[in-house]
Amino acid sequence: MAPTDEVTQTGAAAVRPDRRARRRQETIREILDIARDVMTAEGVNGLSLAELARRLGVQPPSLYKYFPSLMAIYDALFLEGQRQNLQAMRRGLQGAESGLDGLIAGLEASGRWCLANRAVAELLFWRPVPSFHPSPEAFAVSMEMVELQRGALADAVAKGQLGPAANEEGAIYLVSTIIVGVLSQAFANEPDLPWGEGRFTPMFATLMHLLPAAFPLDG
Amino acid sequence: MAPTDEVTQTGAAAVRPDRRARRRQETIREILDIARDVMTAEGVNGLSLAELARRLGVQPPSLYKYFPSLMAIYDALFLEGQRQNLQAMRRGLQGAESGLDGLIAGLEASGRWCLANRAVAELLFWRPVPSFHPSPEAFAVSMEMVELQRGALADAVAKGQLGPAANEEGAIYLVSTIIVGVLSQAFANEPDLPWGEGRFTPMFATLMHLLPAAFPLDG
DNA sequence: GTCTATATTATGATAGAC
DNA sequence: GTCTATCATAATATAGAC
Repeated sequence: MAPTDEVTQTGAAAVRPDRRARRRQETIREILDIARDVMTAEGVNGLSLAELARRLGVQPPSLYKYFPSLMAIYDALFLEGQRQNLQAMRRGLQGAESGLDGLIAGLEASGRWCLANRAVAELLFWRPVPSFHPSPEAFAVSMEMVELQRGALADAVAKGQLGPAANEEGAIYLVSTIIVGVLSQAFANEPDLPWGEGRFTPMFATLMHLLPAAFPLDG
Repeated sequence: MAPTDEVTQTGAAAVRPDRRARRRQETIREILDIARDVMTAEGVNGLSLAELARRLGVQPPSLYKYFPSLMAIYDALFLEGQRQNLQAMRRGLQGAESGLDGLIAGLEASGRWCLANRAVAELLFWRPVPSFHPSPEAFAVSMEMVELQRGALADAVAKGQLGPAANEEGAIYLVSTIIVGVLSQAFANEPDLPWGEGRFTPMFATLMHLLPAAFPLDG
């Protein structure tokens, strides 16, 4: 019996080596989803292993089989969030003409993602957990985000929509300040409204359409 | 002896009714200052009675003689911060011409105050403590802030600097989105730089000088 | 991979002596 | 108005049985 069981188990592991791994990935997915819920409800700082375990229906120590610490969960959420946000921006860019319209569409898609993933977006751009520092890998993703914006601005200059000053570094800071302002106000004052409704998200288009005045063609 | 002591105490209280009260006010002042330090160092959420008592050099229960709860301390910081910020805005307005320049000067003074009082500013405009809800009195102060901005915008319209659309409600949302965006970026990315340095606070003037394009005279 | 038990530390708050 | 003692609760994390 004992040998048979052993063989059965080993055999199963050999035949379906991914079965356990898949279960594991599902659990990790569930943990991250619940973490997002907790952060949305109790604030980004309000995430705790205890509450996570409670909602998952396990005891807190079990979580250590999936993540080595609470900070590691923040880390996973940060990296995943950054990638999702980058992809949202990319898709927004692709679904529009190049140039200024593309930039606006890309950033709006990113903004929609942020609004739909408030807690993670706060983690990404507002640094609400002082003891959490994103891993170096996360830096590479944010560089890509910057490159997308730089490219869209360059397109707009090439198309004659913006003046050459939009190719300088400050233009990216200007654009990021606009989107962060809109999102900050939406988060703080009307966090449950979707993009396009309320007093603040419509300001995004208004502000972006001022860019030609900020970077005049003869400048 | 006992009667004498009683009389002495009562007498002292009658002759200098303010002496104890003044000591008390000094301690309250000290508590609020330390609370700001803690919040700046550990995040707005990181404020705790234990750390507060540690730094003040007393035991935690002693704090209850001055504030009935931790939330009451947040409340006091919120109200005081709002008043200080309002006064900064008022002084900035008074030190400049009326109209657009006044609005810019007022908001810049408010921005300087926010940067110099980062933790309290976060408490005011970013709501980082989900279980804290500002008292109704605080609402009146923020209404005054809005009125100052509305007045400055109306001046700018009267002076022919901005078109009539700047008298509408959306103009105030636009202006507040600009300042919040600049401050969000400064807080998250370069919290220790003073106003005017770094990549983001200079964006404030840039964005504000786009207002005439947002509210054209013929609009 | 789950659990119980535990260590350690911290929290906000109250009772009551002095 | 200060303290000690205490309550009730919560947190992260580890050891080790199963």
